[in-house]
Amino acid sequence: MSKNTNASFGEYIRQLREESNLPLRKIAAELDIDTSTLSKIEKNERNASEQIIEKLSVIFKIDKGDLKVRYLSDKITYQLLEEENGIEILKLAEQKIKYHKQQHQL
Amino acid sequence: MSKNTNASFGEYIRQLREESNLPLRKIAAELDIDTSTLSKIEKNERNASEQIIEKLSVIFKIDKGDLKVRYLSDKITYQLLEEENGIEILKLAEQKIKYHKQQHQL
DNA sequence: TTTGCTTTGACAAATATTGTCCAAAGATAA
DNA sequence: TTATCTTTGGACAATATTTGTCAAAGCAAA
Repeated sequence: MSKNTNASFGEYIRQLREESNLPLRKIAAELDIDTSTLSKIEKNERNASEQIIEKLSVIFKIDKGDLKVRYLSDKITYQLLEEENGIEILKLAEQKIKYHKQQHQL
Repeated sequence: MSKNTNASFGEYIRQLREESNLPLRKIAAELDIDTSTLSKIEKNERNASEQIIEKLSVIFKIDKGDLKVRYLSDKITYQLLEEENGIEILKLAEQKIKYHKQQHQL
């Protein structure tokens, strides 16, 4: 993931789009959504569906997994931004996920 | 396995309740919710509101912050359990939160 | 059996999200 | 300046999700 990882998902998409010199209108058409919806996605005011993320990865020729990582980490970040113990929460979540994965392997 | 951090939020509450030998009915009354709602909370089928968490921490004399950490880490865990890159997502979220906090301090 | 505890499903009411349109605001070029 | 293209924000109904509640059913002990 070479670009600024601290950029939000929306900022990142906007960056990609502007580097391609394409208006919202064009990308929105490819995504088959309203221009205003894409505008809101770029401003992190709307969710991006799995399908949208998939299409964006094709349009901008980037790895879909990476894009999803960006998107979901963003969502979690926003969920925890107001929390006292955000980091602690993430650490524990990590522990739990590892535990679940391990259990699943047996 | 009494303070097992891998126990889910619901399992943990149930454990506390059973250690106190109190029926759902009693705790639910204190929480001012339906018995069936509490049952579902203990089975992780319903969300626990901020208010419920607060009251639970009082009833069971445990730290509210800790309880919230358990609850929220659980929610995040469930969100990511089906994801390929759960751990990566959490790492990036952590980075972002730290970044935001730092920015906030300036 | 009765009694008390717990679980489940159903349901409407309340909330939140989605998809869409349109008008206004901004930006750019002539 | 005007004309044109792009972007934004508000409004709205349609959907989806969550909440609060109830009643019935399951379960175990006496």
